[in-house]
Amino acid sequence: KRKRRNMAKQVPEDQQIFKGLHFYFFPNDDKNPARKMRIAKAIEFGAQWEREMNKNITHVVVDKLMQYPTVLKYLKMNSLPNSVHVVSEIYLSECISYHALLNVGQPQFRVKGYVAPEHSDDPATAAPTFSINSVKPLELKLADEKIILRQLARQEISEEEISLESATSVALLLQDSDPVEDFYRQSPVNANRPADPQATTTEEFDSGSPIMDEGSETDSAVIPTNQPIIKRQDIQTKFRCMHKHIGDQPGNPNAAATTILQQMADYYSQTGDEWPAKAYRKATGTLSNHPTKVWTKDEALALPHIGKRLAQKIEEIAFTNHLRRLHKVIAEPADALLRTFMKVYGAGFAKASEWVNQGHKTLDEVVEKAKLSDNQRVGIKHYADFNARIPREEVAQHADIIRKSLHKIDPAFEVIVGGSYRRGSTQSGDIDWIVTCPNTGPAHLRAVVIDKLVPRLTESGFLVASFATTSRGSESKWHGASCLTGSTIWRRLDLFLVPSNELGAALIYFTGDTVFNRSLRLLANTKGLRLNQRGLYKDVIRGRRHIKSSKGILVEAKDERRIFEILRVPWRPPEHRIC
DNA sequence: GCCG
DNA sequence: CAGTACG
DNA sequence: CGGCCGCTACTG
Repeated sequence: KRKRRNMAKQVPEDQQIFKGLHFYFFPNDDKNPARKMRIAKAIEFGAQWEREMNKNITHVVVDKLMQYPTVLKYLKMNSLPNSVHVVSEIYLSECISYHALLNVGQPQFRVKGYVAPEHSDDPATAAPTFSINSVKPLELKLADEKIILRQLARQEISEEEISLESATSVALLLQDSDPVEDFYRQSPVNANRPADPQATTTEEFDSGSPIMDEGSETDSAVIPTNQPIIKRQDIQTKFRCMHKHIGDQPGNPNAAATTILQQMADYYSQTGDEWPAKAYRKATGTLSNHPTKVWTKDEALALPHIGKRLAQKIEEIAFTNHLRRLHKVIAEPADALLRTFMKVYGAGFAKASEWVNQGHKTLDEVVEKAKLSDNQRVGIKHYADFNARIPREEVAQHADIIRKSLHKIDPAFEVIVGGSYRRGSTQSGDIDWIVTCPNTGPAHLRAVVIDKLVPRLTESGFLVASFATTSRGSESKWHGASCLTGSTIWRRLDLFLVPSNELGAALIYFTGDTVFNRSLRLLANTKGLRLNQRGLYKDVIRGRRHIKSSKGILVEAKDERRIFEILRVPWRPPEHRIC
């Protein structure tokens, strides 16, 4: 094995689609930034960059605007050997996008003025990997699938999961499938809404394609036969709740991008621009779940919730490991203060901005000079406490205290720890409870928990603050803080009182995570259903302002799994809902 | 920010 | 009502 | 362009 001269980083060997290939670029320097990036990419995917024309060269990669005669003229040659493939720069990015060597003969890779030799390639000099040139894109995609699966295997995903994923995706590939049609046909309550004929056309499918968005047929890198691949992105798969998510993995290949995009989200959040922030978080979620490293913007563009602008940023991060815009933006010190203030319980963007604008520089100063609500005062006093993480063991300790106290009042009552604890986190930001009891309505729940349990635990010194108590009507929750005896650290504690017939919907809500819940609710919407913490409803009439509106008809509330089934979302245990 |  | 909070 | 979760719930 020869040592590589260049120290540029490379992707894992099984992803090096250009391994064994020798590229000559035209122009053959890295003075142009775009070309520099292309060369870097090529090398990272295993290619050798030849500085001079020589007989090892397998490919001449020509800039888009250059014509073949120019190349020959520069090289002072009449023609290139038949064994050398002359391709447009588009070839590289497309190969990288598909994780495979594509057929060099495809028209979109052609260099102006170049006529490819008619299959007179000398097999002896052609790179061995070129046998793949003859396969159709569908098979290429399957090869790609294997790469992904190998990767999954390395990441120690259970074999069951692999075969599942493999089976599904292959099945989806092979059938000229009709997931969208299924989507409408199988929807239990959609009969009243005629299926949109457009939704079943290929146009609809193709809207997810990075290529079609770009317009012109001549310069776009459309591979006409790859449509079935793109179809794979049916509508429902775009919902995050449709996929297993176990959070950021240690070896996440897109760690750099997710970290940076998350910071961008934080930045927008601090600016008060919630929608861009949400968009960034969605994209971050997509990336953190993607099994392979995303290098190019085309590749990124194909992923859900990643558009042109984010794709560009992702490419920049992939090749430079940082984002210039972030550094530019994060350097502003005003944001640091705003961020500090916004982490006060009871203060949001508006209040935090107000404090900043009043010229307060520290939390102490805010306490002294600003007018505060009771909650905000406690929020500042226990700022450090409430922003600290809670070890899983401590969550369990708090659980015991509440459970014991509750059972003294009524042994039939049940306590379920929700939130990140139920999702299996080793530490939590707060402690979330569901209190329920068989055959018990909201009134009795409230009587027991709010009128008896909370006062008792407050008296015993376990509950130390109350931020929000359910007041009227059916809904019931209590937000406050607790503190273990012997400790001085206050913990945020939420109680959620749930009638037993709403337990399923409540479990979904209180287990989260946030992104998962919103995704699930959004999916429900597309099926004409509505999901909230109390149940799944159909025939909900969206009220126009103050006009009467129907709450809808309850479809399911009691059974968590049933709600998944009705929405046709594969069952996700809590630990797979970390989006 | 993305998506329809 | 706006603001803030919950997952 | 407008929607982006909840006819969420609670506070002041």
